[in-house]
Amino acid sequence: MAVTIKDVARLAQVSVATVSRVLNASAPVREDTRARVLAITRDLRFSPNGAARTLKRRQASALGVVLPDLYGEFFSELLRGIDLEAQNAGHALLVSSSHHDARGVSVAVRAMRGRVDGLLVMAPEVSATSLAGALPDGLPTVTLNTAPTQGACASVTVDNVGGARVMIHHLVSLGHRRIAFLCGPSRNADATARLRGYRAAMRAAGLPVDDTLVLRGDFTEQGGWQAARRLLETTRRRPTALFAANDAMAVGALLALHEAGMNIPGDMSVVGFDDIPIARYVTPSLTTVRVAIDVLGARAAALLFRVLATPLRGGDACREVVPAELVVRHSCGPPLPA
Amino acid sequence: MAVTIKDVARLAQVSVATVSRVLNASAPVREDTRARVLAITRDLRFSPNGAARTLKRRQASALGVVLPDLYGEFFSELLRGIDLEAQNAGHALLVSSSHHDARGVSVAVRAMRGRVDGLLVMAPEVSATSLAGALPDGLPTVTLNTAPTQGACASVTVDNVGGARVMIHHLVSLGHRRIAFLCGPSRNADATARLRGYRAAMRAAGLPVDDTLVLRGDFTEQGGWQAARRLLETTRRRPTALFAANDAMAVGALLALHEAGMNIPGDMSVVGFDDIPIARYVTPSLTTVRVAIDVLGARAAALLFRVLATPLRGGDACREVVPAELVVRHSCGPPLPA
DNA sequence: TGCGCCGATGTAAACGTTTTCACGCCGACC
DNA sequence: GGTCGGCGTGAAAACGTTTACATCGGCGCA
Repeated sequence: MAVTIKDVARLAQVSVATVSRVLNASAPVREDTRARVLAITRDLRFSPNGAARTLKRRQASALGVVLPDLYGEFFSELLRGIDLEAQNAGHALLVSSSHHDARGVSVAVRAMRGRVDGLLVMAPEVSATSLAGALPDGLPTVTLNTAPTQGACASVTVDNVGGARVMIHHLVSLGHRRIAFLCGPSRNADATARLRGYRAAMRAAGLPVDDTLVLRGDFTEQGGWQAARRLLETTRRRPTALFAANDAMAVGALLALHEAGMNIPGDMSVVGFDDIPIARYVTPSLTTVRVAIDVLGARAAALLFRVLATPLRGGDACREVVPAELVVRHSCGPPLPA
Repeated sequence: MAVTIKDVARLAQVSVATVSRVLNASAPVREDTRARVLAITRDLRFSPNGAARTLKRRQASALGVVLPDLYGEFFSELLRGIDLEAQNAGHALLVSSSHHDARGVSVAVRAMRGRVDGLLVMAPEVSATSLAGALPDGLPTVTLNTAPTQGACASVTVDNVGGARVMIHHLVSLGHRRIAFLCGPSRNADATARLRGYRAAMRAAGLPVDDTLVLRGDFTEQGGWQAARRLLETTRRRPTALFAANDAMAVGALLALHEAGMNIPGDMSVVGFDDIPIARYVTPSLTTVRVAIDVLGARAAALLFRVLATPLRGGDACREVVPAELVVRHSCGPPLPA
């Protein structure tokens, strides 16, 4: 059916070995035979079968990417960063999404065995131990934004704690004392790290961490909206600032507060985390913590290539952190004088 | 190194054939041997080598996705739609991006040969003929949003012409007569189709198509900003409405007009095309034409699977169109009385 | 009792490459 | 003038599966 290296060899009147040598430049070939082979290759529009090549070479020139989801700007940015690095190294990307639990990750990963050289796994909602169980033995893996895994496993994470800290600093420097925090899903590693950062920074600033100011959320705009409503209804002494664990929730909160007739930032400051593109366009534009998601992806891929080149010895879990920086826009200002 | 089916066979004291039969349920196996094989498989954490499997089975259980880029929400939505269908069918996705010209597409496609069962190609900036030259012979392919290809090649496109028409209808029904159009890149198939739709709808409404009202653009926010500036500077009789060929440009134009002190939609209506998420958040929120991008991806994948199941006979180029619908928000209103 | 069939298994040949090994040829070197 | 080494080439053995074919025991049926 499809044209193989044998067809080329037959027509060029050489052996398959010679064709292979020509195509891979893996050994010297006489110029005229080389030309003949190339001509036939073009005529037949031959291109080598990837599976066979992978099988023999024991190298797939592809990276596996396992994601929990593909929804929203976050993943497209992440993929773009990964793709950039991969393409540089001449590797393709085998992506698989919608794997929220360890089982799902496990299935995806098994399906990739033998077709990729390494794995990039993002599973913020899977615990480190069950993730370790789902990952294959032989395949170099870099995890993204997951809780620290024991064992020799490289990983890249966002500096969530640092990002939360710098945001709290900013709010405190503006004069805020009562700062509410809107959490993400409790099993999400990013969400918990941001909450940790909030708590630590508040304490460092000498401010009490009032648990009634820590609101439940789920990383969705809808959830942010609801949380803001609850905040307005139930709290007696209102906070002067609301720090949402991600931008989507901050946007939802902005909407809810706006609907309730509040003036942002006059009546309350609202800030987020991530710096998704929408953050620039809402009114008022959202002060937030910028995470260069494409850089996160690129760094992870680069790290994976490094591990691929020189496998890391047992024990030394290689860990990289990408920085998060404050982006000041118009959704926060000094609190009203009491 | 890695554990193979032979290791499993040896430890389970059966032949590799039996192991294969157990794992694929391809032939009856006695219950006790079956259990033994499964136990060893689990113990060794064996999973079959994808490359070898693909090679022998002549089916990769993967789809190739070739994209011009990965930038922005558009591609993440598209991928999500594709992934949904693919996952349903138990297929993985091999993606490759940043292929703007025919050569790039050709390289990407050759690299996929033998590792995918079919191809989803999006290359709006590549002409139909050179695309046809870049595509392989044997591999079933569905093109997305590309100019009609001759030859038996399935494709899915957005109803750009219809979308432009309904938008013009809407503007005309509000009372607009002088409607400017902000073009996309001239080699982009979507962009030219939208321009065609604009022209046709204007004519159908009995309005003159004034070429000074057709502005050059490039699908970027920056480009939309510049075009709006030019519009303000050079045109004598201003249009009462500006129809941008995509939302990114509409947002840029909105910004420029706002900076120039204009009131939208009071002084001029601005509308876009695509309905990217940001469209809801700009002020005023953007009236636009909604394209269900995830549906586009899903339909393309579904079509590819259909072709895979029953290859289409020569000649009958299978073509699908996904609808585009008007979304009315706040960026357009009736024109000021002259 | 013998024939044929079916169920359970093993053997070995594919699948399309890459790569090792061997071979013949030529020029160079002692 | 013979050995040596390198260059160009072909034959064949992998790579890890799946699967066609063969084998063998047991069962139903004439």
